[in-house]
Amino acid sequence: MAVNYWLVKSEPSTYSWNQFEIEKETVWDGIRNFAARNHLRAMKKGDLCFFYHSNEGLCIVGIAKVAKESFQDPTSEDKNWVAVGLVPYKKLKTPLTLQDIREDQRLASMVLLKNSRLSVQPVTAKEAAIIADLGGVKLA
DNA sequence: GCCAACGTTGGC
DNA sequence: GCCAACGTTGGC
Repeated sequence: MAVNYWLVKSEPSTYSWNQFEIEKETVWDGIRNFAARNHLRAMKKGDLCFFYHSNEGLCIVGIAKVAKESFQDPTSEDKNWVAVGLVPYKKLKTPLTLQDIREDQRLASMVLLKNSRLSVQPVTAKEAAIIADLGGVKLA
């Protein structure tokens, strides 16, 4: 079964990659956007999520792995909102900045550039391979 | 801190 | 069901 790739965003002042590495796992909750929610629901155990720092840093810093598929968001009473469990997978040797992404023709159609406000987005296998390559890590 | 872009809400 | 108003996000 093929692995799917995603991109999740977090403001480092709220939750940074460093904190994630220290905690070794996290519940990706608080998503209140239908499109993002649908992506969370589609995540399968073992899928990989690029971890992007928004507002500060503006770069992809690492890759997380889906450890727990979607369940009701513990921060909401409404069972329509879901969260997933993530664990750190790999930290990029070279963080990939938004500018780097913009400048690479092969990444021009990334959702990050098209719809910068979507907090959980799909990434194609091709894009994932390019990001990993530029970041100096192997996906597998 | 500002502002543009987008999603959501609510009046009609 | 449309669309204006509003709130939020995120880059600069």
